[in-house]
Amino acid sequence: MNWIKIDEAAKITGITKRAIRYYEEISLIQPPERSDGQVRLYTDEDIKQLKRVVDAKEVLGFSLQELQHFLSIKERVLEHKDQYESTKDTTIQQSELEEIAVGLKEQEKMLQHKMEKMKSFQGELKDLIQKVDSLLNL
Amino acid sequence: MNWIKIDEAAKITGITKRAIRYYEEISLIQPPERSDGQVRLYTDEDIKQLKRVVDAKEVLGFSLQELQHFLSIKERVLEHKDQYESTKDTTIQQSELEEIAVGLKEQEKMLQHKMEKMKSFQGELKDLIQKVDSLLNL
DNA sequence: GACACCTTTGACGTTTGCGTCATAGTAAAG
DNA sequence: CTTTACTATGACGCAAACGTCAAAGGTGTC
Repeated sequence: MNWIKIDEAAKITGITKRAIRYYEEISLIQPPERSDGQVRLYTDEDIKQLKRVVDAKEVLGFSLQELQHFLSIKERVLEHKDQYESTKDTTIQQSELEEIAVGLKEQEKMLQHKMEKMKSFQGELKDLIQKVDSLLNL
Repeated sequence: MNWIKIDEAAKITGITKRAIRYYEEISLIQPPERSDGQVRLYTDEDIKQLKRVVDAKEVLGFSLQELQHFLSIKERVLEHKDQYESTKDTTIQQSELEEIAVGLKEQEKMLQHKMEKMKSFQGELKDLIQKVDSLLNL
């Protein structure tokens, strides 16, 4: 395995060491392995997870709370699926699943809306760039 | 003209009165007209501007600071354009314009990047929705 | 094994983006 | 012209997301 320490993890993900520890503190990411001396050791998988959190935060504009919420939903859905496939014992309530479905669909709609607004804003940006460029080429 | 007071403005834009005053305080929006008794009176144009700020913040995930930056750039570009068209006297430095152009192009690239990440996240969301739906239709 | 350079935990500090009073003035209705 | 419902300004409060010490211990290397 390729273990790295927090400093390198920070450099790879582009966030600070403090932020990484903070994300662990609020259970946004799985606690990584530790050395005998309590030093955090990250695997490639840990780094991937971290990158996803960073993306979701910076790119999608999710708050850490929203992220936690989404991650827990995803986990529960996957858990439920496993449960069903292995034992046919549906322990998660139907009503709960329906609630989750509604929430997810809402999220997707919002995302669609965001992307459309982004496109129009991008158009505006391109316009402005055009103007500046034409001013430069006189 | 169709003047409205802050309460209606808040209802139309979907943000609070406090937020509107705050945006004015940090110069994110133009101060609206006032009545003799110092009461803020908003026009349709003011409302449009407010809506744009709200969009940029909530939809594009810009911080208010980033927004201020973008707005000031835009203003300066348009000012410069007017100047050029009216007097042919190019008072804004070439170098400054080039800097602005670079900044804008960077912004556009970042936006592009964001949109791509959003698409892939949307795919993930759709997957998850599929799974939940299939669990519901058993 | 001594040295320089990490890391950890804990705790307090800071910024952003408003919320929430309190106090005083304003607008419109009756 | 009084009442009732907004509004303005100022000031303090607050949660989120870290920043920034400080103190103590771990790690690699010469």
